[in-house]
Amino acid sequence: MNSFNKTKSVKALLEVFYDSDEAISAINLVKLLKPIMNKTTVYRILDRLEKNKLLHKFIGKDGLSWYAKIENDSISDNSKLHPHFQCSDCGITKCLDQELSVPLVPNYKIDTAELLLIGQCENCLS
Amino acid sequence: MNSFNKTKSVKALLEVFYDSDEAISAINLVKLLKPIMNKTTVYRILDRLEKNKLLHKFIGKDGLSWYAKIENDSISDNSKLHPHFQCSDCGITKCLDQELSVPLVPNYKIDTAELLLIGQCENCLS
DNA sequence: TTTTTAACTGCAACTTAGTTGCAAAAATTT
DNA sequence: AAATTTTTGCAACTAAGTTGCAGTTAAAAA
Repeated sequence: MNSFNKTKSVKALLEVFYDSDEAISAINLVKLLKPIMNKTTVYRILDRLEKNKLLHKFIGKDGLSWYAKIENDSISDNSKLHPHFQCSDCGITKCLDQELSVPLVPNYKIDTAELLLIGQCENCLS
Repeated sequence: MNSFNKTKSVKALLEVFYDSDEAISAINLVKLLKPIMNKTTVYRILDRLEKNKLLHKFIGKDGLSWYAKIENDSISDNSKLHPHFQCSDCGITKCLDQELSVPLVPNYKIDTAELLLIGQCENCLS
């Protein structure tokens, strides 16, 4: 399908995501993949995967980059407009299912919206 | 009222905000105030002003810190839950008036929410 | 299959937002 | 005035992310 997803590095990176359903920060990916690839490579592959809509990127509460896979079960790529959740205790970060309704702003054209919810996850509550 | 807002530095910093209604990035504040105060001081005052609810902080689409004043015309400090808008053309960043409704997430406790809208402002559209 | 070209990767060095430690200076308290 | 607390400047640091370049791998053309 896409040429880039044939290389070993890309496969290794994608595997990290297909192991879990959570979002992963770029720095964490760099750490995880350090034994098999360079930090620069990680960032470059992330860029490509984002452009090719296999991953989507968002900014966490701390200003760091996070990535999560795009499920393309539904129609093409408009599955991207959903909220993200970040647990202030354990740091777990994930995409939430619910559709995000973008508020209309008079005289402005809104292209995209990012909703970040911060709180405590199931685990940390109990 | 608060002890910190008496110093020259704090006054100078707040003046930047009370000149305009827009949000200002930390780096821009550092630039603007460079003639009269140190970068470290800017960051420290920003922290204090945030803790004391005179300014609020949010993260822009680029992962940078932005600050905007908190209007305390209304009741205390719960005026903070509003969307932020960032123009992808000119970079202008501001708080929007509309109240932000925090979606409920089953089994999660949501403490706070950040909605960032990205698009084009009035000016850049015409 | 060989040659040519294009895409990918590693490394080191860089950029930049933000932080930290410490000492000096102000401002407050006693 | 003396003692204590708070604020500030400076320089050095940290860490996320980027860039340039050379080497390697893969794909396309011959």
